[in-house]
Amino acid sequence: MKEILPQFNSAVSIDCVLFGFDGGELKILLIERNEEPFKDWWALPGNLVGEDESVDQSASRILHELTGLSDVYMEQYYTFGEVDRHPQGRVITVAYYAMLRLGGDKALKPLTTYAKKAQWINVRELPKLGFDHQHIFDKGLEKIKRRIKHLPIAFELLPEKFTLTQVQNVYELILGKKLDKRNFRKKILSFGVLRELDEKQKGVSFRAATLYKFDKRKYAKLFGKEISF
Amino acid sequence: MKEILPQFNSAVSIDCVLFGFDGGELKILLIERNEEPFKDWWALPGNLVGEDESVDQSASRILHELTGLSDVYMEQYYTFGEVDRHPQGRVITVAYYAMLRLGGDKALKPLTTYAKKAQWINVRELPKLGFDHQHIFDKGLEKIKRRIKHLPIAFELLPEKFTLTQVQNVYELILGKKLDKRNFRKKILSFGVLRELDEKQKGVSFRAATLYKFDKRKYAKLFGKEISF
DNA sequence: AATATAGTGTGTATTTCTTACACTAAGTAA
DNA sequence: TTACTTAGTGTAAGAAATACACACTATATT
Repeated sequence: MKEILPQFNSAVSIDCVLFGFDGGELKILLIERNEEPFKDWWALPGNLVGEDESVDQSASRILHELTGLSDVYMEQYYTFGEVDRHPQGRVITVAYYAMLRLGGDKALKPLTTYAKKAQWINVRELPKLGFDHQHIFDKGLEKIKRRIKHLPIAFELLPEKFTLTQVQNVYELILGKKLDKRNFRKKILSFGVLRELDEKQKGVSFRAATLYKFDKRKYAKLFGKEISF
Repeated sequence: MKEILPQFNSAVSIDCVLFGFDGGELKILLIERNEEPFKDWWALPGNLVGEDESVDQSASRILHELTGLSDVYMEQYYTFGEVDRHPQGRVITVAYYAMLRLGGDKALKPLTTYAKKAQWINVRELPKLGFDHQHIFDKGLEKIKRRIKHLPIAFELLPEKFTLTQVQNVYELILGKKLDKRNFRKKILSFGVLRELDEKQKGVSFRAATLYKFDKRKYAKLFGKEISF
């Protein structure tokens, strides 16, 4: 069964666009490759799908290996299958995105053997990427722009407790445009998935904002009702 | 380069959910398999991706082989990669959907060697399908329900000239619910992508409806403006 | 010629959503 | 106490979505 038949001659990989937010800028995780092809180039983190794991499991494993994180909202968004996208053979890649909060709680520890380093890089200052990874990234950004309007993915970028201004920042960074504060607040609160806390922001040198939490329970109830952020 | 390395030990396939509309019912094309596994079962048409074709090209080729058609709006919607989805080895499948007008112009001639027959079957009366094809179909139907609201895919199901009632029928079949005639017309016309013809429906035993055409030129102009059907 | 049938085609009032817009309140730092 | 910085709030106008009912017309039947 596991002998290699002639038609079983291709490989499937996962590439991840890991978006991160550190409170200020929208970043993605890139690795600097240490192996051919594209040695010394920057690239999206990715790897081959193992024999005994589904593509979803593979994506989780890869995310875990690269960041130490588990239990992250991650979603497949497209499969890239051009013939010559990989110089060493036929590799079709399934792209996933994930959203991570950076810093704060636990520092991320990317542990890759095939990379010189892994680094969070501002999406507005991306270096030249190997393979077709620029294209994969572009499609990923496009996708989350659309999804952020319908799914609560933005909250994955934020710490557990956050201010409404922080939520707005995330939306503005992803959508790439300014939003009106009053309208934004009205709308985001109208979905009823945020819980206002009895707590204020600390350590700021101005009026402290009220903290909120994303309420998973309320969200689960609404789901199916097609809510639009 | 084309020797088989141990990591190149999987296969990638395409499965197509071909939606068809004959004026009355929403159907999909199924084949009755003539080979193991799942001999004598119904299944979605699909095939392995060739070495020298991209996954998109592969999808077009397969559609062509199965229906004789080319130049059909077809779109990738998800990749299914469970470990045991194919009993003969690791096969990851990329799913596409397409929308076809049935009958009328040219009859479809499915030419498959690995199938006993190909047949258009009402989506409300699907037989038991082999592999994970029921699941692939379910996801496909879900997808087009969402897409039909934003992209003009419904017109792919209709003949070149159609009445507004026919358009509404297609929407109702896909969405699975009744729509209000007045509101539907107002909305569909408001997008400005239909051109009213100087022609009426023929051969009906009641007041003949005005025929319309989908205006690709107008649609192309609007594209980018995020129109919502 | 009258009538039954079946689908076409239209208008308006109501509600809901979107957008635009500017000031006061609170906390901190000097 | 004052100056500074961000938090937080309401309303009006316009646009879009919804709900809803009746007259028109081509044909087939008698």
